[in-house]
Amino acid sequence: MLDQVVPHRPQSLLATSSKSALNIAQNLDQATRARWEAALLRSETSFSRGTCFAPAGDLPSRFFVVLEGWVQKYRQLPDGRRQVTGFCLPGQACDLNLLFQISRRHALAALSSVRVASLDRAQLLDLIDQGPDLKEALLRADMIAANMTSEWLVSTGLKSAQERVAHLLCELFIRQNPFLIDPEVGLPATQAELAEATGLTSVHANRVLRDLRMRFGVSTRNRKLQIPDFGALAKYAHFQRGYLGFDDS
Amino acid sequence: MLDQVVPHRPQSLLATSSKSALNIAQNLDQATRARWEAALLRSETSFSRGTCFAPAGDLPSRFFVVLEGWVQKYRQLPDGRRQVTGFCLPGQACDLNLLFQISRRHALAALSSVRVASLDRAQLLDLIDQGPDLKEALLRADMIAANMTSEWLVSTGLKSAQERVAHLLCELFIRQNPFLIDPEVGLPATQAELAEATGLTSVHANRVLRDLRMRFGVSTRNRKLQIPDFGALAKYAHFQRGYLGFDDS
DNA sequence: CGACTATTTGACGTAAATCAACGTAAGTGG
DNA sequence: CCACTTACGTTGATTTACGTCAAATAGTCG
Repeated sequence: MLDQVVPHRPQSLLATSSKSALNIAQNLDQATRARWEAALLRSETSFSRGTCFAPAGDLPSRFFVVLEGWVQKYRQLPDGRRQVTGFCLPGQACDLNLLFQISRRHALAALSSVRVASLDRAQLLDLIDQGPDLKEALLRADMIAANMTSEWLVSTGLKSAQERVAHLLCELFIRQNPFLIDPEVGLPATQAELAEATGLTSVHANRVLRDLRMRFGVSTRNRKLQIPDFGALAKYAHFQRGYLGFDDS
Repeated sequence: MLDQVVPHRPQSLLATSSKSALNIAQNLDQATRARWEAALLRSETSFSRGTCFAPAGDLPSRFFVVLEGWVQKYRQLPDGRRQVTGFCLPGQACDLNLLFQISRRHALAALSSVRVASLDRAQLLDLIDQGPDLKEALLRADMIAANMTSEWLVSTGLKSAQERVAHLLCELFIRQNPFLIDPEVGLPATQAELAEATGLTSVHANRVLRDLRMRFGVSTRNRKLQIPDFGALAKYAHFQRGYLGFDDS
């Protein structure tokens, strides 16, 4: 009954379906998954677009899991400059800092209307104590998330603006559509937010998107993302899905 | 007897000494630490500066710990562009990908002459099975390393070249000298390597270093780094040590 | 409808890349 | 010891990518 919070095709329907290590529930056995989902549903909250529901800086007090909508992790400097360091999609835990009691330097904000579940440390530890599987799944997911950050660093550090934006679009496309079945996927982020995620200004991001539209037919209208020739764009952006934690390749 | 491989002042000598979560051995009790260090010494290897001893791409076959010297994690695109994604200093594990059997997208290379220890998966699992402490220490250290990557992403994404290089120098300074006791620390990386770590060309990194030398008295001569007024540089670079995993602040 | 918020375009300035030398220290072999 | 090599650092001239400032257009939601 929690399946709706993870709006992917149910695994059973697709012979070729693969699970992603990012999605916690997909990596649990029946019993553990039931406990996990029950705990999440008990602590559900909603936030409207733009709301920052977890500030940066101090030791985090809650652990968040996205149920519906997108969350962005970002860092803001005193002078106002912002850098988005990751997007969290449904099924994903935002970070594991609470578990290790490590201070969280990024803030969490709702990128669209979101439903999130949040646990305090005692609840999280209690769940984890009921068997090793959940902890393993959380750790794996967090390692994948770290891989993604590293991938963004590589993108931002050595690729052109075009390649960077293309890479981000490829990532967001594949995360929602690992088998390229859907012609389009959701894209709640605005151009300004895509810019903050790629280290560009919104003006330049706009021009880059126009460029990618002309060269690859990429469309980002109406909160939807279309990539007609995914292979071409992926090649151009040096995108390889290996880091996203799917159980295939 | 392994103390020499981690060339810091012994903890006992300094009332104010703090341990870093990055340094695995510092976070183990006596018995676990002894097993850990014994296992490392059994598998010691040396590499000369520039040697790439772990390629990127496939599932890693070995787990590496730095005993002496510096290691760089980097990614290289087919066209030759390189991005350094992290420096590993003595006492640090390079990555935990082998434990989770996640493919490693970065390569490991010796930045100076290095001694590293390497374990295969069986050896690593065997060590971990002897008690929960080691695994906990490894995971913590890996989370801190992930924080550092995220910090680099923020630096690279939204800071000026000057701030970025300054931030990196602050980080490297503090990691070797958490209490600002030593006037200078080691800096085996060349300007070209600092450039690759900050997303600049070596030419521009050179100019930026000259600029920082004039403005803050920073010196990077002879593989040594001096930062006379650390506070000023840290403020300029928006550097805050909180993400480095020291048990204080 | 009006008040937003998001996207798009233009003109211009600046930071950083690129290309091309040249300097300098450290090592190597005769 | 000197000639030679190699790696690293430094500088200048030029080009390009990207940021900044400003304004117009297009959606979106009450």
